[in-house]
Amino acid sequence: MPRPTLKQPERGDARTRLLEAARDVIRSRGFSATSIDDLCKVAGVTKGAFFHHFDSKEALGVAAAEFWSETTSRFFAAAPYHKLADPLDRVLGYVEFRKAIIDGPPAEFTCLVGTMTQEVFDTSPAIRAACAASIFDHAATIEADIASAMEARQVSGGFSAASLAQHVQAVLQGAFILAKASGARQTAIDSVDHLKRYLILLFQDRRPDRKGSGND
Amino acid sequence: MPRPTLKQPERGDARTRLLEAARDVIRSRGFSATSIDDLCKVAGVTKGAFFHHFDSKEALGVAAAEFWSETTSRFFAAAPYHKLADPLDRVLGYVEFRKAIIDGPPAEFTCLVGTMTQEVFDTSPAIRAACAASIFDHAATIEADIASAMEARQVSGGFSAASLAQHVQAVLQGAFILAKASGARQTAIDSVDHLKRYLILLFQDRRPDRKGSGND
DNA sequence: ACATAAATACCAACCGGTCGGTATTTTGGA
DNA sequence: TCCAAAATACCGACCGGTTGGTATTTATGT
Repeated sequence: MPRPTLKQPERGDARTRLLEAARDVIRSRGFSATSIDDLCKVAGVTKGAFFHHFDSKEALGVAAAEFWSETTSRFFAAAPYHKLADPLDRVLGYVEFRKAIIDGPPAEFTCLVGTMTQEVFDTSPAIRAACAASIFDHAATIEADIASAMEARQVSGGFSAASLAQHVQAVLQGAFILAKASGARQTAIDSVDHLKRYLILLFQDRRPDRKGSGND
Repeated sequence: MPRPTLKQPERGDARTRLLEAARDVIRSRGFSATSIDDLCKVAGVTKGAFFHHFDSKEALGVAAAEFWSETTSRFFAAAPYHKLADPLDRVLGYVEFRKAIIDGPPAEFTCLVGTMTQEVFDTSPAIRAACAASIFDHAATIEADIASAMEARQVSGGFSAASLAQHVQAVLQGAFILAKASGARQTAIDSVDHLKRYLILLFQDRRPDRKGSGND
């Protein structure tokens, strides 16, 4: 059903191109500073096409968050750490994977929905909800492994698997902010290393036969 | 030298009122979505007054980050945790203090410079630098205590005191994002609890006489 | 032919920033 | 001590460009 644009017919339909443009431009400049004209220019599409696919800029924001959710969940589902037998190894594998994909400039490794949340949490309930769903649904994908690891090692220090899964996301989001501030992705990597060390200490505590100090 | 405004002469000079307005409005709506007219309206000041004190909106952003740095550093310098004798207790006291001030709606407990960083890191080098200085200078205020605690307990797991101090800030920034997304400040508090647990595990590891599991 | 998709032309509100001018305070010479 | 002049603080109308959004027309696949 989608028809290629006149100007750049080889790059897929207008809606997808606009969502990809939104993902890239908003991660660099933020949601408010990104104009619809900017997105149309980057996507190689006219304004008429934009408003054919999206009722408003806010609707584009919601769709961009959903698009982000879909593409990232496919991306993480295909990652290799899922093959590991031990639930704890899968959790640590997830963290290692997150660390490995911190590459290039901040606009390329940081989180679209984290950025949008900061801007619109108090002004756009729809976008806020879509971003929250993206973040917490993603956190939920490692919750089962955390719960299994906690059960296997009888770790129960007064916190839930869900809260630890969400803490992992919090560290990542915070690491992105510090990397944007410093301009150095190593700042983010260092923080993820601390997160990994925390997880190892948390579970190692109940499993003396595990070695490894938390450093690579 | 500053003169009270005609309209609201009781609330101090125009520059300070504009900086306070910037702090409050930007934390709620973000930097880009905040117009100069918005700030003038909230501050009870005219546009002429704004451009008398600030060359541009970007200059206001830089000044707001510096204002934030000054006011928060005074605020933390006056906090009670500095009186504790043990460096580790001061570090944990800092984290407890951060936890305690997570109160009210997100716009009131979250970080101005963290929010601005997300928006302008790639478009305004001046604001980015001012935000970075605010974040990393604040991190440096707990670095000495972390270093002392590490030395006293001979903790040296392949990380620096600076990186741990910065990790603490990363967790806080990330916790704020998740609180904005969920709308529940408990989300942030849970993450700070995990941070506290990490610190205790990290140092307890080398000091068996210390009890406490990381829960309150 | 008919619905969908995209292009073009356009608009009113708003944006950051400028400008000419006024009110108040500070300064310094006689 | 008094006065003028200069510096500071503030005011509000205005400007050109941009913004999100609309209306209308044209093209395309089935």
